Amino acid sequence: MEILLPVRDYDLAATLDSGQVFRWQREGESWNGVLGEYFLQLTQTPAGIHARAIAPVNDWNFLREFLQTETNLAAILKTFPDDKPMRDAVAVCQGLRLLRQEPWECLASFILSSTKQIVQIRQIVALLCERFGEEVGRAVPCPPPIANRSVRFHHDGAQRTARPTTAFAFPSPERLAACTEVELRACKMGFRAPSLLNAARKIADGKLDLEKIRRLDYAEARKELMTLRGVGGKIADCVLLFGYGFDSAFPVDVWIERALQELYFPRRRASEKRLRHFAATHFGPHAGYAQQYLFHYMRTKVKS
DNA sequence: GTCCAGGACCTAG
DNA sequence: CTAGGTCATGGA
Repeated sequence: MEILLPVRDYDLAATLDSGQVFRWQREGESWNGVLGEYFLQLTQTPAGIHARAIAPVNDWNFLREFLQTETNLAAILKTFPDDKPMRDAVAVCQGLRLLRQEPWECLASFILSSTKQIVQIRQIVALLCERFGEEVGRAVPCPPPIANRSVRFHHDGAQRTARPTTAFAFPSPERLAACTEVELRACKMGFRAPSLLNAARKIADGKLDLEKIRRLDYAEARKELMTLRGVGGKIADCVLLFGYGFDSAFPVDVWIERALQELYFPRRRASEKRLRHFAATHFGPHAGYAQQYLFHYMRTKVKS
C-alpha cells in the first residue's frame, strides 16, 4: 500500500527529528515509524512525501492529519515577528513543520521527557512500546529486508547493522494502567514512572477524557492537563501544541529559555515570569510554531 | 568524575 | 515571587 502526498515547503527529516516525536528512525533515505496500528515508511521526494505501509490502508487521512500536509506554512511564517532571531531561525529551519500527534502518545512521551535528553527519551519510549505495545509489523515494509530483531547501540550513537524486525504500537492507557511501577521503572524512566502510571490509570478509568480537552479553550485545557502529577506548564504546552494544535501554546524548556534570554534579552537577565509574558505577547497567533523554529534553530546550532 | 538533560514539586526565605 | 534541593538515569 502506497500513496504520494503532494506537498512543498516540507522538510520531513527536520520535522521528524526536532523533538516532537520520539519513535521515527532514519533508514537510509526513508523514515520508519508507527502511527496507530500502521507501520509506515516515509520518503521525501521532489513531488511530496511518499508513504508505504505493510498493512492495507483504505483511508490515508490519518497520515495527512499527522503530517499536517494541508497546512499553509507560508501563511504561518508571515505571522512571525519580523526580528533578527526569527528571520535567522526561519532561514535555518526551512520546511520545518508542526506535527499533529495522537494525544495519549504525546502526553505519555512528554511525561517521560522531563530532564532527559532526546536520545534518552527515544530509548525509554522504545522500551515501553517493545514491552507493552501491540505488535503491528514483523518486517520493514521496504528494502532492505531485516533479519535481526535486536537493537544495539554503541556508545558513539551509531547503530549497528542489527535493526528491529518487529514494530509495536504505542501501548494504550489501559495496558499501562495494568503495569506495576516496577515494570515501568525497568524501562529506565526512573522517577517518572509513578507519574506515567497515574496518568494511564486516570485516563483508563475515564477520570480524564483526552477527547474532551479538544473542545476546551487553551487556558482550560492547560489547567485540565496540569491536574496530572508530573505535568506542569511546559509538558502541558507540549501536549496542547503537538497533540491538539493549540498554536498559542508555547513550551518553555531550558533550550527556549536560553534562546529567549540570549536572543531577546542579551544584556539583562530576565525572570522566568518576564520571559513567559514576552513569549505570550511577542510571537503572534502561531507562537507555538515560532517556538518550534527557535527550538530547532538552537539545537542545530549546537550540533553543527 | 562532573555536568546536564524539551521539569515538576516542595520548602524556605 | 524567587532560590534551592530532590527525584533516576545516562550521554557528553
